[in-house]
Amino acid sequence: MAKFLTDREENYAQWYNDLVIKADLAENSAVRGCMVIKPYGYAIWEKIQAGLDKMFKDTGHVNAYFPLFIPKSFLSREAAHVEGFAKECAVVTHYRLKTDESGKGIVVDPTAKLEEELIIRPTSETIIWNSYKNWIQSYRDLPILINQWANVVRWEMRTRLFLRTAEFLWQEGHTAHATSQEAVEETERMINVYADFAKEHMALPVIKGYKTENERFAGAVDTYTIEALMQDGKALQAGTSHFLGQNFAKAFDVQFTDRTGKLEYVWATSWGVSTRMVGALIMAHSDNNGLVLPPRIAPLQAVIVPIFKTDEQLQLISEKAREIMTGLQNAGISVKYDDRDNLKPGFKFADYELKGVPVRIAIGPRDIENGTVELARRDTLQKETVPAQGLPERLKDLFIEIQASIYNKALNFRDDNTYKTDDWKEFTDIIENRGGFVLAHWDGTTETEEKIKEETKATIRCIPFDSTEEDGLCIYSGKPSKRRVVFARSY
RNA sequence: CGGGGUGUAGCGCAGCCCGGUUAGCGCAUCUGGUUUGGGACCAGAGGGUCGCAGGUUCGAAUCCUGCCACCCCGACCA
Repeated sequence: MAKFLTDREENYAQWYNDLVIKADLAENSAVRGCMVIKPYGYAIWEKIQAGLDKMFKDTGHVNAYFPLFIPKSFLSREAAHVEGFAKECAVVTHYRLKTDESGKGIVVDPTAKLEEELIIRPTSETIIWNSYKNWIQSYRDLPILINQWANVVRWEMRTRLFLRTAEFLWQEGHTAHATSQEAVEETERMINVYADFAKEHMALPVIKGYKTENERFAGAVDTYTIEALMQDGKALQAGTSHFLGQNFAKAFDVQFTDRTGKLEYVWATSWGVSTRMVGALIMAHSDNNGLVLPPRIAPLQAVIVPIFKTDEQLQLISEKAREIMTGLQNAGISVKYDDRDNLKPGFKFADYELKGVPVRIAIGPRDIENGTVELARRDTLQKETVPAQGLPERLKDLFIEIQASIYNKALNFRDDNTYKTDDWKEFTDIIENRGGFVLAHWDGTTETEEKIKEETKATIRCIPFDSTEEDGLCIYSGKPSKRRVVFARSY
C-alpha cells in the first residue's frame, strides 16, 4: 500500500486524483466516464444524504421515485430545456439482445427496436410534470413538495471522479405551487437549505446568488446557486435551486382551479445537489496528508489505536479501549477500535490521516498506567495527552471546535482570495495568476459575459443576493453597471 | 471530436529501439519468526490470455496492420 500523495502545491489536479484513489473513495470503472463509488466514499455520500434528507423533511418535503427512462417526446416539450440537454443524452433504442450469427458474442436484436426511443434522464422535470398533470386539479392539491434521490446521466466528454461523471447520484426536488410568489419562496428556501447544509455540515462557506441568463438552468426563469471556493482558487457550483415559472406547467398542460374558480397554470421549482458535493468537500479542506473531514460529515469520527509490545499489554489496552469505545458510542460518536496486530501504529496513524478521521485516540502502556489517552486532531495534526475520564464530553466539545475551525479556515481562505477590482489589467492578472473570486462590475449583457469568458476563461459565478447597489463601469465594456458580480474560473 | 500518453501479476513499473533461455523488479498477498509511542525486518512461497484480433518470421511482450480501453491537455457541463 504505497500511498504517498502528490503534493497539492505541485500539481493540484493530480493531488485530487491521488487523494480520491488512495483514500479509497472511488475509482474509475470499465465504463468510460463512470465511477465506482467505494464504501468509504459512499459513506460520505450517505452522511450528506442523511443531513439533507432531514432538512428536506423538516421543510415539509416527502420522497418519491420516478422512472429512469423518459420518452423522447417528453424532453422536447419544453423548448429551452431540450436545447440545454440534447447534446448529452444517452438514448435507449432497443429492448433485446440476441446471440450473434457466428454463434459467438451477443448483438442488439434489430427486430427489437423501440417505437419511441427512451432517454436516460439527465434530470426529471419532464417525466415528473407528466405525472403532476394527473395529480393536480384544484388549489387544494397544492403545493406538491416532492424530492427524489436518484441517478442521472449526462454524457460528458471529459470526466473527473466526483466532480463530473457521466452518471452521478443526486437528489432533485420538484415542487408545484398555486402562486408565483409561493414558488419563488420555495426556490429561496431551498437555496438557503443548501447553504446552511454546506456551512453547518460540510464546513463549507458559500456565496448565494443568482445565475446570469447565460448560466441558468435550461427551462428555468431564474436559477439560484451556492458557489464555493476550492483551494486552487477555482470556484465550484455546489447546489442550485430553480424557479421554473409556468414553463413546465404549460409544456405539460398542468392547470388547476384556484379559489375563485379560475383555471391557472401551476408554478414550479426544482433544486438539486449531487455527488459533486463529495468533490467539494475534498478540495475545500484536505491537505498533503490526505482528507480532512469535518466531524459532522465524517463516517468515522474517531479511531482508537492501541500501542503495545506484548500480548499481555494488548489485552490490557484492548479492555480499556473497548470500555472507551462503548462510552463514546453511547454518546452517539462513531468510533472504531483498530486492534490489527500486523500493522505498526505509525502506519495506522498515517492511514487514518489519509482517510480524514477527525480524531485519533492512541492508548499505550504509559496511558494505562496514568489513566490517560493521547488525542490527535486531524485538522491541525496537534496531539495532547488527556485523562481517559470524561472522554465522550471532551470529544463532543472537540468535534464542535474542529468543525468550527475547519469552517473558519475555509472562510479565511475565501476572504483572502476574494478581490475587488475595476481595472481590466488587474482583473486578468488575478484570474490568470492568483485565482479566487473577483468582484467586478458587469454591464449585464450576455455578449460581454461571453467575451470575458473567451479571453480569461472566467465566468460569472453568480450575482450575490447580498450585493449592494453601487454605481460603476463594466470591467470589460466600460458601460454603466449597478452592482458587482462574482467572477472566477470554475470546475 | 482534436493533440499527447499509457496498456506486461492485485497495484506501480522495467524489458520493446536492436525479435532468440524458463518474462523480471518493487509494493501488496500467504507461511514462519522477530517487531509495535509516526509509514517494521528476515526467510520462504504463490501469483502472468505481455489490452484484443490479424499478419511477418524457424521463433513475437518486442516488428507491421487494424481495433479497444484508460489517463492527461483543449472545445461542452452539476
